[in-house]
Amino acid sequence: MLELSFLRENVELVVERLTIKRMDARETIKKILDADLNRRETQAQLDNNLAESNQIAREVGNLFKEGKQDQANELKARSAELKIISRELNEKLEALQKEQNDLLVTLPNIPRADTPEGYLAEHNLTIYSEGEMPALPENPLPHWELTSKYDIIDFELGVKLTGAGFPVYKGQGARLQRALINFFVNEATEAGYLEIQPPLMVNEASAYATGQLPDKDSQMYYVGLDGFYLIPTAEVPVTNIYRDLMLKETDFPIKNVAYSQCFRREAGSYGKDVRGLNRLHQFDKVEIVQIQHPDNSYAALEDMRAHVTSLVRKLELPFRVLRLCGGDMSFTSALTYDFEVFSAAQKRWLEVSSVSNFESFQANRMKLRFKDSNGKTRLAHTLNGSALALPRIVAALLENNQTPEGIRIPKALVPYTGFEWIK
RNA sequence: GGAGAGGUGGCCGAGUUGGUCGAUGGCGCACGCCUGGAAAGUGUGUAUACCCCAAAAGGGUAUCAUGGGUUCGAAUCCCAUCCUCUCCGCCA
Repeated sequence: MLELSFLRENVELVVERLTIKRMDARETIKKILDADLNRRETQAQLDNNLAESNQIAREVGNLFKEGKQDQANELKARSAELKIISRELNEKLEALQKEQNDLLVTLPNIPRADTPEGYLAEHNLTIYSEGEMPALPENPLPHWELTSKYDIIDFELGVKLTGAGFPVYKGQGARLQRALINFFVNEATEAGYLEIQPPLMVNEASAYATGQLPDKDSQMYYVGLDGFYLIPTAEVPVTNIYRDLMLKETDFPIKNVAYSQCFRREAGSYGKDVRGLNRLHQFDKVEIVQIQHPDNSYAALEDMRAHVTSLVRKLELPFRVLRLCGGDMSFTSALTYDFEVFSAAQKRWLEVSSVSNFESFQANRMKLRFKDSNGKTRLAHTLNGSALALPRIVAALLENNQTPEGIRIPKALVPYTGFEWIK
């Protein structure tokens, strides 16, 4: 969430920037600042009351020691009064804090000033593209037909075991999954990321800190008996490693990579977009996370973008990089690049990575701070990106590389798959 | 899952017949003295959040796992929750 102190001093800036995310925040901000003013006043009153109570308690103690029971009892009466007042003030304070906080968490992160305007996918700015459109054989098959033709991914079987969106990978399909995971994790490790294997379930505090709660709880699977959430991305547990930490400036940069299965309910999704591997409830993803000094976070973002670029390039997939427009950016992001690969048989661009700088938005919520060189406490910046999400990569690989002889595996992957062709 | 013990500041560790305890002490860390330099020794300092103050200085409040309760007053008493350890059971 946004920092209150920043909001106080930059109302116009915040209002203006949030219009890029198509939000009129003026009313909300006014309410927040009103509550804030009220809160501070209440806090001061409460503190004064408690100070007097503490003073009385000390005096009562001394009077008892001196054996002056009568005087002590007089003071007790005053103390009782103060207690009632303090209780009321405290209730008021908590209500104001809640009001303020509830409003504050509804404000999205402010996007960078140069964020493209717009709210539709076509308003996103294509800032880079690379690779040639593959020459497909006659009557190319979409991946959901290729998977059954070669018996490598079984969607029907997944329905039997669990439900739609939980495919079963078999034989060369399973091996391809494992190969991609190892390839991605190795590439990241070589780029200086520390490998992490996180829990696949997190508690409420973790889900809140990275912003899945309170507004996106319907997108997560919930294990009610224990109060856990299945992670929608490794970003959640990995970023939460740093929750409530006070870092030293010398701890930067922190670079982590994690492979995890991801679980998403995808409530409200249907139709063509969800066909085959395009949208699943359970899928594999390798995620990179960086915790950075604020001065370096945008350099880190470019670094991550370069890393993802090298991955798609090595997989020989035609891809493009989009700078997301305000309306298409996530709630928590200040700047997001999306990577899309072209899946030739579907003739569609598929999003395979989203690389974002959250600046201090997540850090504020999770109290991730550091001491700067002046000894001042400041919020760190958090960033993350997919590197990469598997299913759509697999979809594009299968469709683009199909030949009458089978499906060709890109060179970079062969050491990991152990085969050059899916047949 | 059953029985027992326990959760104190960056770490270790006092304090649990309630009373200036945000908390003795040690380690670590920072700065200074000592030294040619270092070690040892020695001195000072060393939590976080919020509020008051234009700011600094200074002051107030809260925090001894978390949340509630008793009391004029709680790290210390009571209740609930979470977590850790030991033993037993179960188990990849």
